Amino acid sequence: MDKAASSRRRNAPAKANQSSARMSDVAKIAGVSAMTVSRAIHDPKSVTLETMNKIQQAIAASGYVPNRIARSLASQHTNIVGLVVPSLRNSLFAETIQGVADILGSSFDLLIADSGYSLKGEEAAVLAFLSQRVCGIVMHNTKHTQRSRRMVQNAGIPSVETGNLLPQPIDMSVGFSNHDAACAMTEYLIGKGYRRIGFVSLILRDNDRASERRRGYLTALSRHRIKAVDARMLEVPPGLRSGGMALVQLVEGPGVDAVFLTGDVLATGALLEANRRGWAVPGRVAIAGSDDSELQECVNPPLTTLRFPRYEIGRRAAGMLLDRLQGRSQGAASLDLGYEIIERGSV
Amino acid sequence: MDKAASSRRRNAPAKANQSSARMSDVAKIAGVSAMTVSRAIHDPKSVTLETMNKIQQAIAASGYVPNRIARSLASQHTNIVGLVVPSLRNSLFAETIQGVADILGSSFDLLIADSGYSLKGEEAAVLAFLSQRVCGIVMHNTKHTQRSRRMVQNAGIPSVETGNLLPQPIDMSVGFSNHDAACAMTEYLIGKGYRRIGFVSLILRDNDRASERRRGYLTALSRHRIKAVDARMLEVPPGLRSGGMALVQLVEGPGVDAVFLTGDVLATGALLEANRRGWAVPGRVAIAGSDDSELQECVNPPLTTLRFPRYEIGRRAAGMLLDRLQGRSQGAASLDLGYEIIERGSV
DNA sequence: TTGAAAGCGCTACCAC
DNA sequence: GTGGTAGCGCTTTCAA
Repeated sequence: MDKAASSRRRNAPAKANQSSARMSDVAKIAGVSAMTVSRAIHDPKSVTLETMNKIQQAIAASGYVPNRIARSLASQHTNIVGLVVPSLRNSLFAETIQGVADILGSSFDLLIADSGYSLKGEEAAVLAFLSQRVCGIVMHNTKHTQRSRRMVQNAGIPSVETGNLLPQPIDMSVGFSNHDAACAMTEYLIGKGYRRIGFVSLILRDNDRASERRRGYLTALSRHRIKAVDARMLEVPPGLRSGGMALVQLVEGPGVDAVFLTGDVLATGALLEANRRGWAVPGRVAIAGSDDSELQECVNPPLTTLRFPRYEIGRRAAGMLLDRLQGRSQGAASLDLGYEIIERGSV
Repeated sequence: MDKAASSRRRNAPAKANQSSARMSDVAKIAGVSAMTVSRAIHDPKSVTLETMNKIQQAIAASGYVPNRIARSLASQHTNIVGLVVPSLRNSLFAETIQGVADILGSSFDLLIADSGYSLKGEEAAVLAFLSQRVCGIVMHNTKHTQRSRRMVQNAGIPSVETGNLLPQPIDMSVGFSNHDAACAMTEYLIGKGYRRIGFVSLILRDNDRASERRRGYLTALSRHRIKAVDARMLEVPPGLRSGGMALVQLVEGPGVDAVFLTGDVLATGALLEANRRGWAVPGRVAIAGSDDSELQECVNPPLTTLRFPRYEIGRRAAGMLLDRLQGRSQGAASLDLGYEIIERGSV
C-alpha cells in the first residue's frame, strides 16, 4: 500500500473507509505544491511537461480522485445541473431526460428528482437542488408554486422550463403549445367530417398540459360552431386499459364517431380495445392520439397522432443552459419547437 | 431589500447573481452564533423554542438556503446517491430508477448518469460520482471494467449492483438470474411440445443480461437433448420493428414453431407483426417474451412472458444502501428477487 | 511557470 | 443550551 494514502487523515474513523488521497498528498509525492497540481489538472498547458508527468505519476500512484465538493466550495460554482420531471417511469419524460443528459455529456453531472406530478413535490426538488447549489435547473413543467418561482429567480442561476409554452417563463423555456396542437388535431378530425368527437385526457388538476389540450379541443369545436358536450369529455387515469375503457364508455354511452385521446398511451389502449372487440377503426369509431412513438406505428391500423419533439426539447433545453453557463448567450429566451400531425390509418 | 443579504460578498461578481445569505448572516440577524443556527436546522430539539423562533424568522427574512456543499466538505459526507443505468429512455430501467428514487425520498439526492450501454461509459460515470463524493452507488449492470470495480471498492462507500445476479458482487447486489429465467421459459415452451424453438436477443457484446439469457436457452435445449441450431438464434437491435423482422426471418427462414424473444419490446413487435400478417399465434408460431408490462397484456393474444420485479429491485437496492448508510446493516449481501412466467395466450 | 496565504460556508470538538 | 476555534480540500489572488 502506498504510504501517501495511508499516512494521513488526522482523525481516521474506526471504519475501514479508505477515502482517497488529497491534492496535497499528490503534490508531496510529485515534489510540487498543491497549486501546481490543481493547475495541472484544470489547465494542463500552464505547466511544464516535466511537471505534468511527475504529477500524473503521483496521481496514478496515490489513486487520487479529485474532490469536487472542495472545488465547488472554493470556486463558488458547481458543475451539477438539476432536472425535475413529473415522473421517472414515464417514457415521454424519459425522452427529454435523455436529451438533456446527452447534451450535458461528461462536463456536467445531472441531479434528477421526480415531483410525483405535484407542485409541492417540485418545490421540494427545487429547494434540494438549490441547496446543492446546482449551476442550472431544468423543470419539465411550466406550472409552479409561487415559492418555486421565487426561489429559482432568486437563486441567480439559469433555468429552463420545458413542455407547455407559457407567456411568462421564469427565465428560458422550450416546448410547444398544447393548446394549439390539440386544437389542430381536433380541426383535423372535423375536416375529415367527424362531428361527434370525444375527448379523453388525464386528470386536469395540477396538469397544465392536459388542461391546455382540453382548451384546444374546445377552441376547435367553437371555431366550427360545434357544441361541446360534457358527456363526451373524459378525465381518466393513465394506462392502456384506461384508454380502452374510455373508448368503450364514449362509444357505448353518448355515442361518438371519433375520439381524440391525449396523453400517455391512452390512444393505443383504445385502439387495442377496439381490435379486441372487432370494432372497425375508423368506421365504428375513429381514433386519434398524441405522443407518437414506434408503438403507435406498429399497431393495426397505425394510429394517427400528434408528435412532439420530446428528445429534441431535452437537447435544446440543455443547450440553452450551457450557452448561458458558458457565456455564449444572455437573457431570457423562449423556443417553440412545435408539433406535427402524423396521419396514419386510424382516422 | 434586507441588508443582511446585501452587505456582504467580499468580491461581488459584476453579474447580478443574487446568491443567498450565509449561515452567519442568519446568525447575526437572530442574534446567535452560527453554530446555534446549524443546530437549529439539523437538530431542532437541541435548541430552546425561543432561539428556534428567532432563527426561523431570520431564515425567512434572509431567504437563506443552506449550502450543502459547505456542509458536505465540513462533515465529510454527502447525501447524494449515484445511479448508473445503461439508458435513461428505456422504460425497463425507468422502473428501477423510480424504485430507487421512491425509497431515497427527500433525505437523499439522486445523481443519475447513463452509460450508453458501454462499460467505458459506466466507468466515466463512476469516476464522476466519486468525484462528487456520493455516499453510495447503484449500478444497473453487473459487468464492469476492472477499473470501475477497483474505484468503487477503494472508495469505501456502499454499492449495489442490480440486474443479472453474479457470484462475486463488488459489495451488495439485487436482481435475478437471467440464465435461470431464460432456461425456465425455454423449458416451458418445450413442455408445451415445441421443439423448433427460435431465440432472439439484443446484441450480446457487453450485454451480460442478453448473454446470460442465451446461455439459459442453450441450457434448456441441452437438458432436453434438443440440438441448438445457429440459424435459430438471432441478435437484433432493440425496437418493435426489429422484433417483427426477427420473427419473420425465423418463421420464413429456418422454420420454427415457437420463438422466445428476450429484451425490450422485441416480443411485442413480433406479435404485432404476426397480427398484421394474419399469422395465428400460437398455431403458425408461438411467441414468448420477457419483461412483462401492461402492453404485453393488452395485445391480442396477450403475450406469455417472463416478469422481473424491476421496480422492486430499485426499492430494495436503495433500501440496502440506506440500511448501510444509516448503520442498520453491515457487510455484503445478495438478494435474489427471482422471476415469474406469466402464462397467457401466445404460446 | 510556480508557490504561499487566505479563504469558500459549514461542522466537529471542546469549553462554558 | 450555547459559542469559539480549527479545520474540511480545494481555488483565488498575489507575489516571486
